[in-house]
Amino acid sequence: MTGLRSARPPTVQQYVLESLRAAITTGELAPGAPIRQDTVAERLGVSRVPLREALKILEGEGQVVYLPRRGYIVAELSLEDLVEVYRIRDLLESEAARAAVGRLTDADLERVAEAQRDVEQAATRGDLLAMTEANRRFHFAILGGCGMPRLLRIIRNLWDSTDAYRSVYYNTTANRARVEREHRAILAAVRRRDADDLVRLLAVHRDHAVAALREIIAPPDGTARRAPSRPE
Amino acid sequence: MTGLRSARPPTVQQYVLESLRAAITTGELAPGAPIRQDTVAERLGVSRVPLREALKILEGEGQVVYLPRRGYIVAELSLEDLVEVYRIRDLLESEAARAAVGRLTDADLERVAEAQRDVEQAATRGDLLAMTEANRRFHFAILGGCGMPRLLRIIRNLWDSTDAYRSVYYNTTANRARVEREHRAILAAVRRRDADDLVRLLAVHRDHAVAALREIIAPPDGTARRAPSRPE
DNA sequence: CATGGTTATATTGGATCCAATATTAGCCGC
DNA sequence: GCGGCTAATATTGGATCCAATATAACCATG
Repeated sequence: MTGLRSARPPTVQQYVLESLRAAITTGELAPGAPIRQDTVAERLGVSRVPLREALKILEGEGQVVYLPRRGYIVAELSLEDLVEVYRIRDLLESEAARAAVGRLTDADLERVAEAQRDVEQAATRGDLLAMTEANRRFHFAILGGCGMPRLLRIIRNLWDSTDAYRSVYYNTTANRARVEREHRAILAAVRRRDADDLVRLLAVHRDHAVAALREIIAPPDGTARRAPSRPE
Repeated sequence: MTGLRSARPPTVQQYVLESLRAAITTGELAPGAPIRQDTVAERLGVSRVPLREALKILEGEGQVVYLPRRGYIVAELSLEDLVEVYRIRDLLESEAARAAVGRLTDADLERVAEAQRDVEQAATRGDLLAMTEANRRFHFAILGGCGMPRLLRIIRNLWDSTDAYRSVYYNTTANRARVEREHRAILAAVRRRDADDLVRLLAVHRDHAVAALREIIAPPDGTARRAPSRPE
């Protein structure tokens, strides 16, 4: 019985917040686009107050930028910004991985393996959304064992801030295959409790992602110029 | 017209946000204390709407925690939390310092030196508030040269989150003297563009702070138990 | 034709009001 | 006296309304 799965949040602001996050990751709210409060509020069937509060959270997280009296726009990341985010992730995830590798329980390992299976299944189905979700679950199942909640929060934030740019990476079958390969190696390193190897594998994993983003956003030949532009 | 200074009154939410930050750093809003919206709004002479928006920003930054239908409380840091924050700062500030040391202009160096002088003057005056302000200016004058805005934002956040606990460190003359000594060494390393030494000095600087906090918050003999409790 | 100013419109910012829920106080039965 | 139930109160959550300001449209003028 599915029962009361994914019960709607207790407060409207949380519902709005989740909706906004989803809209940003799917590209419905494109980077750089202004957020018309009246429009969004009406679409979600709520007033502007909870919407504004949700926007403030995203502002505090850096997901949107606020221009007084002019409104909110989705934060736009240049290639330079993306590189910076990945560099910071490098520093923080290495620490988290080292701290986590010795603390993961068997149940944790099972969750990592399950997420990995889900990633592969979603990949074969070609379901990008499910793939990004499972991929996130995979990584945080590992890092989550570090026992450093603030560190995890920051890392989660960094992931969020690049969500709008992540799906483009999974668009090619070659990248998807590489992700699978690298995930298997990462899982093996976790099982062996080999911190050094784990950190190294995660680093190359990220490097591949940033290299792909570099090609897509600012390719040498200049075919495409900007971030994924999603028409309505 | 009287001077057209850029200090025109910003939006109310920004005024409220600054007030809240100040109240947290001074301890007027103590860690763990609930934030009564009606009371705070009335004291600031504003309605609850901009207050709630400001609180949402602080929530996104992790400065306050939000319990649906129950309100906001100032985030409380255990000793473990403080250690975690300083560990993360370790990782991020080392990176920022390395990136900054080669990019600082002469004007930047002058600002660092000026901040250092201000720290010493405030210390001799015994003005703790001015000392924490100048200390912050000193450190960010150095780190600010890194050219990584997101990294700086995160570091700033980490500083904010421990502001309520910082002033206790400056309470003893011994600690104040040590800060001066270490600042001079740090400034010298910056002037020499010696990244390795700078990173090392910053690390011991932080270590001393966390050691002092450890003594104050959880001393071996157990004279004091909790965070700085500031009566009205 | 360009440009500057003026009005009209759209959009955000903030305050007040009402509803929903949590907290407390009081009461009853055991 | 103690635990649990119920009513009264306090506090937060959300919607609507009005004010302040930015943006767009328009017209006059050089």
